[in-house]
Amino acid sequence: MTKQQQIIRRLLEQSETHPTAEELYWEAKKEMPNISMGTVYRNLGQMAEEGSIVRLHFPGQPDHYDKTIHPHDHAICVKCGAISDVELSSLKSMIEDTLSVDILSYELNIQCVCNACQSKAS
Amino acid sequence: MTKQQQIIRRLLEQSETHPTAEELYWEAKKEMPNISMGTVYRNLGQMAEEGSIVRLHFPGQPDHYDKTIHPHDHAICVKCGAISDVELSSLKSMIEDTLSVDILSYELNIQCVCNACQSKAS
DNA sequence: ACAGAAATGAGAATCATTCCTAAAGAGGTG
DNA sequence: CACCTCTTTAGGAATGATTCTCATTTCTGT
Repeated sequence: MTKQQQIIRRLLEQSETHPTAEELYWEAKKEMPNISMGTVYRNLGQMAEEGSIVRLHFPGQPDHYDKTIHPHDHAICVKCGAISDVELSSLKSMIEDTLSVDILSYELNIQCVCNACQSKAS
Repeated sequence: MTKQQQIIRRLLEQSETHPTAEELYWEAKKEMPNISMGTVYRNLGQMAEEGSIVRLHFPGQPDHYDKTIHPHDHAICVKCGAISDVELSSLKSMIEDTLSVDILSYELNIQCVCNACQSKAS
């Protein structure tokens, strides 16, 4: 495991949000000024592939990465862009009960107005 | 409504799959050889925005378009790429019951091995 | 210390999608 | 029909996230 990998992994682990590759890149750059975007993308890609992190896809914006690999879903606020974790515990079994196919994975993304923005807007 | 719009709309309506913009473009080109990609994208984008069609997002591939606007979800086969409609009728209310926020929309995409590919693989 | 394997940095390449602009088209009015 | 205005189009350039390439650097095992 290289120094770059350690930094990327630690930064994601420490993050309370669901950062993009670019956000992690700028953070990493503070510790290792000549780290490259390619390295950040490559490592995040590998970690996602091996399952030690999760890659999140939201329409019209760059992918985000999630340190939490325990199955859960996400809601994104259309006003502030904040992404929050959502627990829909029975969803997986509900899908499996409904469909008669092998489910490999699924991604549920909810567009909402978060509580903070909801209060402000009033 | 222009001729281009009519063609795009009709082709999507006739389609049994969930075509991409490019697939619709090549189909449209058979009827109107100098229609442009920009026109296809622009019209699909407008229709999706006004809600008369639905835009589907799958990781790592171009967006697909769905003529069916009735709320439903999608499963994509990781072997053949086929996209099928899935009815999970109680999902919306389940999400709304669980979260205490205004849900504007959501997208659930399931990765699976479809029945056809499952049979073949045995 | 040294050979071979793996990872990096820098930047080029890719590819879906959007944007730009001059030209063409549609609609309304007299 | 002729004129004007607003909208849409075709074609191509621009964008932006991501991946790829490859020469160089770093790691690993002996």
